[in-house]
Amino acid sequence: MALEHAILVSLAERSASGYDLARRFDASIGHFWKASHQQIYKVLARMEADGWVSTERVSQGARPDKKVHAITETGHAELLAWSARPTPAEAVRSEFAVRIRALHLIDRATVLGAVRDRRQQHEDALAGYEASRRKYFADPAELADDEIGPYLALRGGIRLERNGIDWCDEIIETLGQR
Amino acid sequence: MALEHAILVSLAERSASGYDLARRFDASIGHFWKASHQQIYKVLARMEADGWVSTERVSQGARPDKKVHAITETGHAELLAWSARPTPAEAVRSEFAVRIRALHLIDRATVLGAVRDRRQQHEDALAGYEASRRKYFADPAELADDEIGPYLALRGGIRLERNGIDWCDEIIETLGQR
DNA sequence: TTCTTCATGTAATTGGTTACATGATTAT
DNA sequence: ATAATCATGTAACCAATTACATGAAGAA
Repeated sequence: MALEHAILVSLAERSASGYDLARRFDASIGHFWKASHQQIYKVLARMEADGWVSTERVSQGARPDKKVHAITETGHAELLAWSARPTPAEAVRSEFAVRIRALHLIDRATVLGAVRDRRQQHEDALAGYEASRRKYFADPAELADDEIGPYLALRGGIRLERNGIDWCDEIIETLGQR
Repeated sequence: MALEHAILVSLAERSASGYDLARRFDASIGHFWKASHQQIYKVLARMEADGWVSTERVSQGARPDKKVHAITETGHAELLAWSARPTPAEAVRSEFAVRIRALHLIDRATVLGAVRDRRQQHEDALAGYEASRRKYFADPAELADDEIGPYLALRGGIRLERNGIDWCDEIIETLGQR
């Protein structure tokens, strides 16, 4: 009950094929919501059946046809209804945190390796976010109305990665002292 | 392929019934991994079949019998094997972030309400973590070997909630300026 | 008398992953 | 030659949620 809405948000910004959406979910939107192409196609079919999106088949000569999906009136209404519902608590599932909690049960060096790996992943993700920020939001004081959301979401991503790096550093430092 | 391991970690600390585990997953471990009792009973049955845990039925007079589960040698071996496998990237699914990204599509006041709610949730969770820290880790310089993991995990929780609060504040402030 | 705690589950459904499938075009 | 990109899906399976079920003890 939420991939639907992430897709609606993405289609409200710009109509797209399932393939396009899958790429978006690998990039921008995907920072907050991951989805595979198989899943997207399945959900898209249901959304079409529910009348949330309309579908237009576009032939492109050589390349395979694509189905371009656009959000409908009904889809917009659903977006509003969704936004008015209370945000459910998020399912927390951090295998990394479970490993940290299990520190004394497993090999110290192995854990340290995992922490360093994860620190690097955060570092990479952060670099990507920072690049987006420089590219799309050079001057945060001058944001158009429809840019505030994406900007604040990006800020959330940046904060999350920095926070992850800091935690990794604390773990490495604490373990280094013993 | 991971609730199993969270359960193993919990049972390695202390043997427990499914009911006990469900309560732990509502408290300590549950900060990093949520699980319902139905799910726990199901997984526990599979773990018993795989020989990861042993089960002893304990009658308690008036109260219903309970099945106390303990980690086995095989279970410990599996924990070690699991810890040596690379940590898979975590599935990110933040409905809150999707809502923030969709800011311009939905009602401003509604979003602000959701942000304030969420800030309060973070505040409450933080208060709980801080209480645990004071209660169990009064002096972080004097940690026993088997306390470092739980302590560092708790620190991760504290950082996460603080970070969430800061992000909410940034959102509220940015929206207040327009 | 109603609610909460203790204690265990089954059944149905939804959501998501993994594996498999096809086929042309363009870049290395 | 080989791999990647474009474009769409089906099928099987696993994980997780929701709803339903039972029953006694003790607290409000």
